[in-house]
Amino acid sequence: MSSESLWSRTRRAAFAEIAEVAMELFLEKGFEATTIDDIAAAAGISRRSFFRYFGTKEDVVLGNLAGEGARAAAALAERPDDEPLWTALLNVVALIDEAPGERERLLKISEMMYGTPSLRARSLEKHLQWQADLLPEVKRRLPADPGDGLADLRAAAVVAGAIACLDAAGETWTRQKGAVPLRELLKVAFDSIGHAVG
Amino acid sequence: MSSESLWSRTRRAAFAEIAEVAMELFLEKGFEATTIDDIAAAAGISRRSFFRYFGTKEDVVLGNLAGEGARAAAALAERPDDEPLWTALLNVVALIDEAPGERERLLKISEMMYGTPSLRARSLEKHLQWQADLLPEVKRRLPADPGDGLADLRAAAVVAGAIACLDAAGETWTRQKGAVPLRELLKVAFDSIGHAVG
DNA sequence: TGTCTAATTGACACTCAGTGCCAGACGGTC
DNA sequence: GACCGTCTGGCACTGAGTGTCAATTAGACA
Repeated sequence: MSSESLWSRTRRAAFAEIAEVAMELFLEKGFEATTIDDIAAAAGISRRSFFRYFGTKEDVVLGNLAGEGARAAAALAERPDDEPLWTALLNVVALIDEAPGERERLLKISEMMYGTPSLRARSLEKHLQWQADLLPEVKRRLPADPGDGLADLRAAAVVAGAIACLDAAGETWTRQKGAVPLRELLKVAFDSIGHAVG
Repeated sequence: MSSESLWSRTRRAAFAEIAEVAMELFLEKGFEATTIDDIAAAAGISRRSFFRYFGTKEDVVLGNLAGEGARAAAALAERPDDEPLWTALLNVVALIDEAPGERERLLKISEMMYGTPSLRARSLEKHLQWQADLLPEVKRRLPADPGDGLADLRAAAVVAGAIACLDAAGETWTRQKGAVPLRELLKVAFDSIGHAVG
């Protein structure tokens, strides 16, 4: 007796299999050149069923990024309260590390993402979600609201700045084909803003 | 004899007229509920002709933002060289001011933009373009490259941070229905990052 | 004025993403 | 076996965006 029902187990298995088949096609023929029909045929399901697993074609590639914001927020909450906010944020985003064996594959996916407008757009929308997820904890760590009702804006600006660094570092990492570890690039990006405003 | 050929003048006139008709429909029935056929019918042109003026439906709303990046870059280049970079960037984005008579309309457009996923996504893509446009001038103003080849990343992080502030301020301005002038919100956003990293 | 030429246009057909609907298949339960 | 909820495939549909082509239009030039 599993903690998970058989229904959801088979569903998750199908989910993973469709995603894998689709990613293979994407990496082989390119994202835009691969149609939903191609994926459905390769996965042995109907066109209609594909959309029962993934809302959009982009979700196949970016679906796993959906929960990252909440995870990052949890990680931030566990940083010591006396750690400077900017440092804490750097430490949190730096948790996103290159999975050792997956580097080559991750690089190809990243190149595809930065090179495909619709994918890039979706990833930017994910950033907005991360921003919303991180907002409460960042607001909590910010100096007390002076009473002008702009605490949300202050927190949003800081989070957005951090995510902007993540994005810039990620793009550089991809363009340089992973030559420099992402962690170092993140530090450089965070420090740049630190120096520019200082 | 005009400096502009008659061809392009009539074309620009048609362009403006289609945009105006379309915007009216958008504000009346909503962006997503308005189809290209609606616009074409209202403007007295064919569906096909619409796409000769605008590449996408989103371009009708965001098309005028296309050149903002280049304008901002020019404005930044004219700021004194000894002005701190972060201050200079604030002064540049603060040029985007609410056109006095257009406040009500701009507010509605902004609400539509923040409330429509496809429009929001496109606007974020414009941000990337602005970032690319501003990059060279920001790179020029940054301390000399220490030789690690990461000058682009440093500049990108700073620009992205500034644009993130613009975005956060814009969203707050919209959500508060323009209660606080955008300029003030921008200053708050820029200062927040300044304090967070300091 | 008339003719040549190039840009513009509308119409048609097409691809592709995404959605609504419905009837049937399948697995688990009693 | 009958019952029930879920998943599935098939079908039709909307709506965005593109390629093509013949017809039209307006400017240029003689």
